[in-house]
This record gives sequence, C-alpha cells and structure tokens, in this order.
Amino acid sequence: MSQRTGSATIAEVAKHAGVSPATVSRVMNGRFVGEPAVADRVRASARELSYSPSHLARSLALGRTKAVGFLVPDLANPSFQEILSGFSKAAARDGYRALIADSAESSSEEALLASEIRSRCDAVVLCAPRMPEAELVELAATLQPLVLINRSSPRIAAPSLSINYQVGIKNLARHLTELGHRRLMYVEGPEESASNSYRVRGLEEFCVADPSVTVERVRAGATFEDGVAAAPAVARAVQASGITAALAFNDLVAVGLINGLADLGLSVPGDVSVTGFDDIRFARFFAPPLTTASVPHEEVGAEAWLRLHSFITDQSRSFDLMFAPRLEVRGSTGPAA
Amino acid sequence: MSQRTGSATIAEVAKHAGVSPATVSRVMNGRFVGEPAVADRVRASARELSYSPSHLARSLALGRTKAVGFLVPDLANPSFQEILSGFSKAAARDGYRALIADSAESSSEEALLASEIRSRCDAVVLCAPRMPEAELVELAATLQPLVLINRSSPRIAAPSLSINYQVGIKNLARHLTELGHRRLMYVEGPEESASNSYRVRGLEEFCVADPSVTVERVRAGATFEDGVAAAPAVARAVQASGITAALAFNDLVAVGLINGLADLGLSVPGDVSVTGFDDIRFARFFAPPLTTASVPHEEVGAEAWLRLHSFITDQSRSFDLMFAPRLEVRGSTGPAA
DNA sequence: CCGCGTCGTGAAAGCGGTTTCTCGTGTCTG
DNA sequence: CAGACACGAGAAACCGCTTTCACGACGCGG
Repeated sequence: MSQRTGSATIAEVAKHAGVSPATVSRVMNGRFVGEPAVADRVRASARELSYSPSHLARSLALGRTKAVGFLVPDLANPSFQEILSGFSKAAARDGYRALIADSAESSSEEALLASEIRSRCDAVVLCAPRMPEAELVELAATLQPLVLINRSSPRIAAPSLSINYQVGIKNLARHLTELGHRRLMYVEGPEESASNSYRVRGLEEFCVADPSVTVERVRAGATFEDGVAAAPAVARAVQASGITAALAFNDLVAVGLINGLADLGLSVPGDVSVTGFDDIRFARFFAPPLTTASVPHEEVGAEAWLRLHSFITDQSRSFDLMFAPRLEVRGSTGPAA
Repeated sequence: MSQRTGSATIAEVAKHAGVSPATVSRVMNGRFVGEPAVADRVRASARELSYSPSHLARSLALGRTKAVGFLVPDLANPSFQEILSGFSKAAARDGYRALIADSAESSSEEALLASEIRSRCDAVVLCAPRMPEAELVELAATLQPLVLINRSSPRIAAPSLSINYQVGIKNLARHLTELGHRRLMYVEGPEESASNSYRVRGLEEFCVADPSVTVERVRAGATFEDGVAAAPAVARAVQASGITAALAFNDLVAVGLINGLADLGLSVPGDVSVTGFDDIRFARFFAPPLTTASVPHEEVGAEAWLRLHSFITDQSRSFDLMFAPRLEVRGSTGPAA
C-alpha cells in the first residue's frame, strides 16, 4: 500500500520542527504569517529531511493537478509533434505539464482514452479528427475544460483552434491551375477524417467555380507509407485520365507519393506536379522542395494552451480561432506539360 | 477547495447501491467475491451516476500513479520526438502515460525540472546530455526508478540506453576516407554535451589510427539554425585548410549546413561532402539525401519503457544497452576532388 | 480590573479512494 | 444439537496534504 519513496511527509517535518502539519503547510506555501523564527525552523527541518511535498496529495486536496492531457491520433506525425512542442512549452511557462496519449489512429478507443486521460488532469486538448460528430458532442460535455483542435461545432461549448483546410487546398488548386493544370487528383487522407472532408469540400467548391477543372480522388491515408501505396493509382490516372498534378492529403503523403512515383519512373514535377499540406519543418529541404500549404503548428499548440489556461483560471470563454494556411510555392510543382 | 467535477464519488455510488464504499471499491477493481447480485447492483449504480474513480485519489491510496516522466532537452528535436513516440506507445500498452517536460536546452534548471516531474510520477526517463556528471550522479539517486538515455556511469545505479556515438562517427569518418577525403571538419554540437564529447573522442581515435587524416573542429550546436550559422566557418576552412568534407553533429545541423553552404555558393557533395547523424525520418528525402549514421530512436524509446517497466514491477535491474548506429550512405557524400 | 479583539498556532475535517480488520450469519461437522 | 468455520460485507484507518474553525494568550480600552 504505502511505499517509502524516500521523501519525508509533512507530518514528519512537523514533528521534527515541533509544530503542527498545518504550520508546515502554510510555510511551504508562503501563507505563513506568524513568527519568523517558526518559519525558519520549519524550513530548516524541511531541508534537513529533504522534504518535498507530495504532488499527488496536494492535487487531491487542492482539486487541481497542474497537468493537462494532450490526445493526438498519432504522435509519430510531425504535425502533431509540432503542436505538442508548442503546447508543452507554453504550458510549462505557467507551471503546467502535458500528459500525452496517442490514440494510435484507432478511432474506436478515442473516447475512452480521452476520458481516461481527462480524469488525470485539469483539462484536455483533443485532437480527434475522425470521431463522429455525435460522439464528439457527447464526449465534449464530460471533458470540460477542453479545447479542440481541428474540430468545431456549434453544439460544443469549447474553444476550438483550427486550420482552414478548405482555403488552404483551394489555394493549392489555384496555384496548380495557374500553372496550366486542368486534370487534378486528390490523394485522400484517412476515411472519416474531418480534416479530409474539409479538403474534399474545398476542392469541390473549386471545381464548381472553375468548371474547366476536374479533380479525381483516390483513397490513401495520412502517412508516408500511404503515399507510397497511392503511387500506382496516381500513375495509372496519369495514363488513363491524363491528370497532370496530384494534391496530397499532407506532406508525409506527398513525400511518399513522390518517392513511389519515382520508383514507377515518373518524375516530379516533370511528369506530375505534387503538392503537400502542413509545411512540416523539412518540407523545403526535400528533393524536390515541396509546394505546400503552410500551417503554423507550433503556434496552434501555443494558442491552444493560452485558451485553456484562461479558461482554467477565470472561466473565460474565448472565441474560436482559425488559421489560414499560407501557400508555399516550391519545386514540386511546375507548369503543365 | 473541492470542485464538482461532475463525476460522482465512491461514497455516492455506495449510498445509491445501498452498500459500503469498500464494496464499491472491490467491485470496481474486480476484487469482489460476494454475491453476484450485489456486484450487479453496484455496477448499475455506477453506470447510472456515470461514476468514474478519481485517478488522483486512487494514486494516493495505491502509491502509484501509472504515469512516467519524460524529460528531454528539446522537444522540437526530431530525435527526441521519435524517442518519445516509441516510449509513449510502449508505455501505453501497459497502461502508463508519459508526462513530458522540456528543459528547453537550459541545463541549469534540468535538475529541478527532473525532481519536479519525478515527484508526479512513478518513474522517469532522463535525457540530460549536458548535465555535469557529478550533478547527475547525485540527482540520479533521488530519482529512482529511472532510466538514462545517452548517459551512463558506473556511479549511477540505473539502466541506461545509449547510442554508440563513437563508433557511429568513426564509421562516417571511415566512409569519408574511403572516398579519398583526408582533411575533415567536425561541426560540433552543444558545448558540454556528453554526446558531443563521444563524437569528438571517436574522431580523435580515428585520427590516431590513421595519421594521414586531420579533423578540424568548429563550434555549432544541435539545431538547423546552428548548422546554417556554421556554414561560413566551413566555407572558410575549405579555402584556408583545404578541407573537403564536414561531419555535422546531427542531421539537423547537416541540413542547415548544406543550405548555408549553398547560399555561399558551395555545393554538396560537389565542393564539400557532408554527413549527418541520427538518420531522422526524412534524411533520405533531402536534397541531397543525407549520408548519416542511423539510430533507431523509436526503438530506444520502446526499450527504455521495457526496462523501466520491469524495474517498476519486479525491481529487476536490467543491463545497459548500447545501440550501434548503422552507416547509411546516400547522396551528400562523394569522392574527394 | 474585566471584557473584548487580535494574533499565532493547532486540532480536525475533508479530498476520494484502498485495505485491513472485524463481525454477524449460515453451514458443516462431531 | 452445539461448536467451529468459511464467507460476505461493513467500519475504520490510512495515503499526504490543505484549510476551516477553534482556542489560548496577549494587549487594549472602558
């Protein structure tokens, strides 16, 4: 049951200093108002016994852990790593730590995981691109305080930070059409992924606005491997339907695709132009450098903390935020043949 | 003081089910042996009140949090992200979560941070490349159980996982000399960094073994920006001392360096060969693809968990592990002019 | 000189669980 | 049919800290 962690308890310090635990507590928290000599004695005892208060016990008594859950679908994805990095650094400034959970792209357990992690923290950041809206709405109510990343709904009373995927993908499409491409292919992200739907919608709107452009679609995923796997389908479409450019779900898929295409003897952008999405940190250094929609992930993470923090401290409900990606034109796109 | 988290307490469930808290506890933990009807009643009440046990209170009573601290010098560094990812996934399989702390490359606070984070968890993974040995030894004693990454010392009773930087850098140097390079330059990592010292030592040994080779050194750091900043010095050395190849501290620095050199009109590997270290996930896709020493970071993370876990559960002390990097020859190195 | 604040500190009641110990009940044995 | 015993469940102590409340001592004004 109990374990000697080596660290002394408040009671031991109290005894050693000849005072009550209450006094020790007050001294340790700077709430002590009595005789300075007593405080000094307590501090001396604490030092001598190398006492450090149990975070756990404090948290229980205080009803606050100073930890925040951070749930992402895949921690191996650079975008989420960047968000986490931004979040963690911002939270640390206020003395909070991030407790991480990786739903490992298995959306079925996301809700359970979220509850579990929330129960250990004061709040939670939820990145659940593929959770069905209804489930999310229900879940969100039990998770407060929380902030959502890349999901927002009028039925959810939580601040949300999102990327305007629709605009981002449209900008990429426009860039391609300006280069003369007319037959495009969208290499889709994970099925059921909300952020994938936004991109699809954006492209549909784009086609409506410019009927001379067509966009085929092929299922892929969110990882490098998914991009590689989609290469044959893209190569076929080049032959069959004469597509000249592919918009990948994200940078990872784009890189995979470019490499897959190379293995099939197709060069980028010579034979096909390829765009990514996210502008992960290394996108500009790839061969060819990736034309992509740049998303300030670290900033998203930092901003997520800011919102969560103000909500935790004074219950202030902030407005939703939407980041507009910036078009980054690089070497992976070129004029249509 | 107390906050209505919305979730019911064990006492409420007990009252609702007409039993004692003890019984509820037993049912919730599968330790109940009495009449099945009672258990059913408890479960029904729990569901009805949507009861979920307070992790905090449980942890306090049990003396175990099922969380593990993870301290790294910089969460924005892809290598640490990969270790974290591997660690987190492995720990999750055993129901543990990682609590992260980023010492933000400020080594002075590392010890405090480590203690702080350790006090919230059952154990801790420590990645403190720049902490002075003496401080580390003292700290380690108070942090048990812990595992160290990239630091090992006979004076520390904790399993350590490390990379054989010495061998890795020697392999890179050998590769370069086989290509005909004789005058090399090492672009150093952060001052005081242990893993930097290993590389330096490796190169020194290499020079002793093959006196025809010389290695100059220039201070840089661990980031992309540090690599860019080191470019002028490397370029000068190309002119002044006729170096023909540069070994960068890691892949990030290598990429920065390559780009910095390009701005100065030097091409890689045409004018200078450049090697990295780590083989971060994108190293092969850069322009040019990076010749580097490949380190299985995800595996290091996973293995770190395994050791920590077996130590937590049955106190078994495992042996230290050292991963030998694998030489990955790619396009950033070529024959000496 | 007595009553009334004020001040410094301690006792004790939480926070929400777990677990030991105890006790009543029902069953089995001699 | 009495006594031993297994069994089911509750009372209470405990994990380590915070905080309210109470209380004794002291200083002051009437």
